[in-house]
Amino acid sequence: MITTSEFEHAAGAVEELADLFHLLGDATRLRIVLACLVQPTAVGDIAASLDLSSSLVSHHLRLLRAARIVKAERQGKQVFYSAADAHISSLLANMFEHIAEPANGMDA
Amino acid sequence: MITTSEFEHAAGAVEELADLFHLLGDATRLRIVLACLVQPTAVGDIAASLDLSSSLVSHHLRLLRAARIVKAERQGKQVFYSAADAHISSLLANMFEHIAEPANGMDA
DNA sequence: ATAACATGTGAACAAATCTTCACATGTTGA
DNA sequence: TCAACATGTGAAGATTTGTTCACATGTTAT
Repeated sequence: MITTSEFEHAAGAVEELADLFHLLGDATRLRIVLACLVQPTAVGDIAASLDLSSSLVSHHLRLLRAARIVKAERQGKQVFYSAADAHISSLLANMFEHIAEPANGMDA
Repeated sequence: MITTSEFEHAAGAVEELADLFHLLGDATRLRIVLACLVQPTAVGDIAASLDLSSSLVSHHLRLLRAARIVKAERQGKQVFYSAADAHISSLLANMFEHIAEPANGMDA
């Protein structure tokens, strides 16, 4: 149960929030984000570790970049991607913690 | 930046996690979830307050119910929906808190 | 400059998805 | 039982989206 004021704030940002969730709602793209969160990683390395084409990874990274979920840094021929800021990375880390919990059955 | 062990746990639950995000990634559906989180609310009341058809709300609630994000309780002719359990409601509340923060610019 | 490598991007297609419409199911009170 | 109300659901259509393929752009070293 959330408070009414929390609700009203969230209601104002629904579109923005839904966009964020929508981007994280694809398993392939979520894996890419996870890889970036562990450490800055180059496009080709992400592709190799997830067994995806570089083209596909690049397409997804473009969307993630546009949403400011990840940021890019060129280093020679390669481009390293990482979490765009502490906000997004703590939000995701938080989410993973919650998922990790075995949903212990205390009620509201 | 998340730890490697967190990453490995999350990697195992990617599909599940992506499904959750995917469901919350539609603005209309997210609004419905938000309405349910504030207090148990009947289908028709949700529809009225969000200016949607009852049919559409019902379709979305079916998906949310199947994913155990919300639960249904019949009370006479009406069916009231609310957060399925404390786990999901605290997860969402947590998420909203993070969104509420103005993304203050301290770096990782 | 040219070759080799890494990343970015547009077109195209199949698959998934949101919404509407019409109707079914279930519940209450007369 | 019948009418009135609330919710559930299947089919269908328009739109979005994930992926692949072919190729463009950018970078480094020779």
